[in-house]
Amino acid sequence: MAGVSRSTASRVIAGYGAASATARDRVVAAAEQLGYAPDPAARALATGAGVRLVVAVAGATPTVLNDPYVDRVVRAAAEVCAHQEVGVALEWLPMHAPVRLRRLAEDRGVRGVLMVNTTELILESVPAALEGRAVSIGIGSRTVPSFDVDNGGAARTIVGHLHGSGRRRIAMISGPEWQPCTRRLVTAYREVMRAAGLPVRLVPGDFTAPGGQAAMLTILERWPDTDAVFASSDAMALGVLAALRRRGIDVPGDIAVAGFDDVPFAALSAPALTTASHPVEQIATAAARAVLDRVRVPPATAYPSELILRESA
Amino acid sequence: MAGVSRSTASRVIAGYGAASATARDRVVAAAEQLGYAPDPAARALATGAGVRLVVAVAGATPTVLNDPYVDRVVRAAAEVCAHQEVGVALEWLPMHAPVRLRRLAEDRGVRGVLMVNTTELILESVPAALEGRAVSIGIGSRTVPSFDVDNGGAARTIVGHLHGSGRRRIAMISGPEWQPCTRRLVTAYREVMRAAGLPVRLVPGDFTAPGGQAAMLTILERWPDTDAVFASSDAMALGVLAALRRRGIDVPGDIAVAGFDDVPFAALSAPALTTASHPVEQIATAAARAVLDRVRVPPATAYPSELILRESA
DNA sequence: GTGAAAGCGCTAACAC
DNA sequence: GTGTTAGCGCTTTCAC
Repeated sequence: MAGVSRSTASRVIAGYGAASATARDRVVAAAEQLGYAPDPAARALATGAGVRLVVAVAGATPTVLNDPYVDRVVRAAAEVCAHQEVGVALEWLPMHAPVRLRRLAEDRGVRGVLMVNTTELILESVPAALEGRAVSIGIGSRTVPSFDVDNGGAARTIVGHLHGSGRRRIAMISGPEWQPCTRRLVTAYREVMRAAGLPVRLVPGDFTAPGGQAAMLTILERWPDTDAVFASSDAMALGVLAALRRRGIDVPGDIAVAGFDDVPFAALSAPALTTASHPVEQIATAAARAVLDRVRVPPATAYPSELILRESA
Repeated sequence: MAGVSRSTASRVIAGYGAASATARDRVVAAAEQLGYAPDPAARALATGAGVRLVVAVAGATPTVLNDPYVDRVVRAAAEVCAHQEVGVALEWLPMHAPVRLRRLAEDRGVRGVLMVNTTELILESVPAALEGRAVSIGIGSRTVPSFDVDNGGAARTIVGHLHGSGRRRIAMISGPEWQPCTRRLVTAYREVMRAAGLPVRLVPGDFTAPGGQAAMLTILERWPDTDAVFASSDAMALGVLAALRRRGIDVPGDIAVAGFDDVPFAALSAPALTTASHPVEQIATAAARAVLDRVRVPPATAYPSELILRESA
């Protein structure tokens, strides 16, 4: 219709390769009029580019997919992908499964991989074929760029705030030990406590509200004089709030409580939760864009976390 | 490698068409050994099947995508799609945009469409080319099967419970009027109130917590003697709880509060929220499967909603 | 700068 | 039941 060959049309539509201004104009006009849009499958087949972005969530069991945090990542990725005629798939990545990663690398349908909550062990087994097509929300490696919130800084800010507002017996509820982000939060907490000459009171949690509730009970039993709790996720912090309410302990009067994530409900709890922001959507969007656009990205991008002061601390 | 032709291999791998037991075995064995997996793009190109399932969320503005409910739908769909080498894309569907739907219908990359929160108007403009490939989470039409929770029944149960526990001045906070699901809830509420000979106290809401808060203030002002509130979403109910707390009004002592959805945080509020379950994941999974498997589904599948009794009502 | 021709990996008629 | 053949719609060398 534009009176040019397929090749010329293809070059114009794809946006690179030589084409005279006149040819370009005619092709664009014809495409416009025809409502033409390239078939992503055909394009993927010809270029070998892949049509799916897979979000791979690491964890011990498939239940890790069942998390509002994952929902938000997938949603953000799906939104980015929609503009590029790419779809998102969600998969569980067992803690040590090089096979799984190899399969992803060899699957010609896979455009790229967005890893979530990954570990050093998993990162080591990322096949070379995935290089430049894999990014991580969390820690990264030489071959896998990282997009992450500045966990350590955020934890320092929170614990510092607790300390600064007069609390001295500050306990922390951590996440699962195997998670690198947990380790960073714990390290930051330890540093601040040591610098202030205060004792460390650490209890493991599992990022769930019931887990937070249980952890709070443990803290109360072990260190009854605790006057502040830093839970490393809002879900756990809300569990903590529930436990304290049940015990008739006043927050923040008797015990201050701080969370981490700033989930929507954090503003609605009673008392409203003091926490640190976690720009999940922003991070996921940037990560998804990085793999789709195949642009060079720095090995690590840290997103600032902001202290959200509300009533609980 | 299996010593058969491409076609035979293709038939075996695809799972239909004739093939002798021996040929089948040899192909399967060879595929196993080679770690062979069909290229979805090539397959999509050859069959014209499409590689993307698009989740199209109807609403006045693109901000409708910004909703935990949507997150859950996308997550569930992405999980189903992962097994079928299909990806999920997320798009906003303007209230009246036949063009948008036509584009989706013509896009050969689109395997099917999963509509969310759709309206009669939108359903009418679903192109014939999408028939059998489009399903709706919410209301349906002759051509688009519906997968939905039994809203009306749920509302009747909730308002019935309020009434049954002695409440007589029951107000309701609805959702946006254009939403069909809102209309069904309102109708059910009206029916129960009329049957009980009670006055209707209806205030519009927007499904957000701040909206619920504002609506509660309106109710308090207009009908100060209200003794129960049914909010048509948990987010609004949580806003209601916050407003009442601020006013020093006891829940459920002075006013009973019920929500709708049973979001994870509903169990964690103070007081814990009485609400109705909404099996979003189950619904989304079934809807996604229906379009991927291209099986005949009944025009409407209603999922039961269960009354979740907690402290607030 | 442009076009002809050769695939990308798979499926689907159709003849055997 | 099986193989041959012809594409699906696009990109991409490589001559011109």
